Amino acid sequence: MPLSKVRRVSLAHSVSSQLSRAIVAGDFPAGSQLSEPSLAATLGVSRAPIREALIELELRGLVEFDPQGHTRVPTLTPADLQEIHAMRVAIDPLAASLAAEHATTDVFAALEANIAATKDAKTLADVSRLDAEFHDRIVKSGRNRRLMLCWSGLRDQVELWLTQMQLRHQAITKRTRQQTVDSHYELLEVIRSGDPKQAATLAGDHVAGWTDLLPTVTAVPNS
Amino acid sequence: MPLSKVRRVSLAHSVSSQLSRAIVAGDFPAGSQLSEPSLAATLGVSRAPIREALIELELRGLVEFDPQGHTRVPTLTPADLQEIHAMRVAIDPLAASLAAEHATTDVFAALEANIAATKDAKTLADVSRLDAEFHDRIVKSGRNRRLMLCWSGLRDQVELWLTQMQLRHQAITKRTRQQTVDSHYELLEVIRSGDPKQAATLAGDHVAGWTDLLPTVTAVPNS
DNA sequence: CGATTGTATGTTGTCGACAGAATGAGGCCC
DNA sequence: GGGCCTCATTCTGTCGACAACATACAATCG
Repeated sequence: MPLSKVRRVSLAHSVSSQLSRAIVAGDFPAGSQLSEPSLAATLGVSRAPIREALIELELRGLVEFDPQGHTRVPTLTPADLQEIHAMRVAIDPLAASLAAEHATTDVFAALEANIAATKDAKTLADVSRLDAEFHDRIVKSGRNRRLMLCWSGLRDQVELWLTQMQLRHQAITKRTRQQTVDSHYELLEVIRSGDPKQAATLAGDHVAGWTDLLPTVTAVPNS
Repeated sequence: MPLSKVRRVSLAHSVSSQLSRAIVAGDFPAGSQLSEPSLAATLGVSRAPIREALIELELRGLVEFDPQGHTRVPTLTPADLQEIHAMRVAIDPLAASLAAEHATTDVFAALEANIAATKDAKTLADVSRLDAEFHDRIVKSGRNRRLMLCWSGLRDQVELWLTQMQLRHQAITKRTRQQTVDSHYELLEVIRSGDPKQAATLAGDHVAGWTDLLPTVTAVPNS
């Protein structure tokens, strides 16, 4: 049996990933303070790794720092979502065009599997997770580290927003699900065709298409 | 005299800004290790603020972490510059369109002053600094914090790249300078006109126009 | 002489501790 | 009873110290 490389994972990284999952999952109510001593006690580490993780999370937009230095879970406003959406309209076309240039067959297979899974999605949480994974694959296949960094931050913030709006457990309408499946399939095919320009424009239309959906969602916070 | 707000600046923030300036200025050769003890001794602080600053700089792309955890100044390759350029092609149109929507008269004044100063630029360092300030104003006027964060990271990395290519002290040709002045003026006018779409397309053409310039520059590292 | 082992140094990751500031409770004076 | 002052608590920002790990070098053994 070939020995696999032993990689030591720093506590700061563990804390970072664990905290980001917890925040996105809604374990901390929006606006709540995350005090370093309590986090340290909960996670069983000292404050140093906690602080380093919090700095990383702040730059990813999952926490924010008070003027007094207190760490809080940001309460995402409609304005925030508009910012995120505008960024995605700018970035998704780039991701799609890069994918059209660089994607290999295994990427296509993964995307197809993702679309197939999306057809069985029941809740908004399901479809949102699958949608995130779908675009994750596309962005990663583009092999642009700056793009990946930017995208992952936006993705996490969208997930956080979904949680804060309490939309995760909402059942998804057949129409919305079919819409995502269709547009994802279109996107896959244009990426597979290998035409960057066409992929970019289609991706742009795809994201921009959500523009009229978002206000209606924000207008119905919890029903 | 109205008392200005006393702002407590954390050491970590001071270290961060000071280090980023030093790195961008080329005080550390590309690929050199930044050991925390020596930085701490040099700056007269303990390692804790150093570490926190380094984490921030890593996410901004000004340093990178070895597999062994050592902090090093990244050696930007042509591939890195292509990544950055691709991101700017995606992002600058958004910045311009947002500016066209939100910019106020004082922004226009600042941009005009910047263009005027650019006409007197002597070296590539001058024109690059003024260009960065120009786009800084535009991005800031768009009032999108995510965009601002993304842009500032790219900007710093471009500055670092200029330093590493030893292009800062190179005299600028009249033609290049005039080209920058012209395109900046065009951009200012279309933003002032308030048409987001037109501003976006012009900004996109503007950045994309540098595509054929970059290879020629990279082909002539130090002459 | 080459390979291997032991060692010595430098660096990172983590911890516990302390000072300063902010916040809130409780008592005191008017 | 209301406003103000004092005090206790809690948190952040920072520091110094220690262990684990990696690296380079010297010494040892075949």
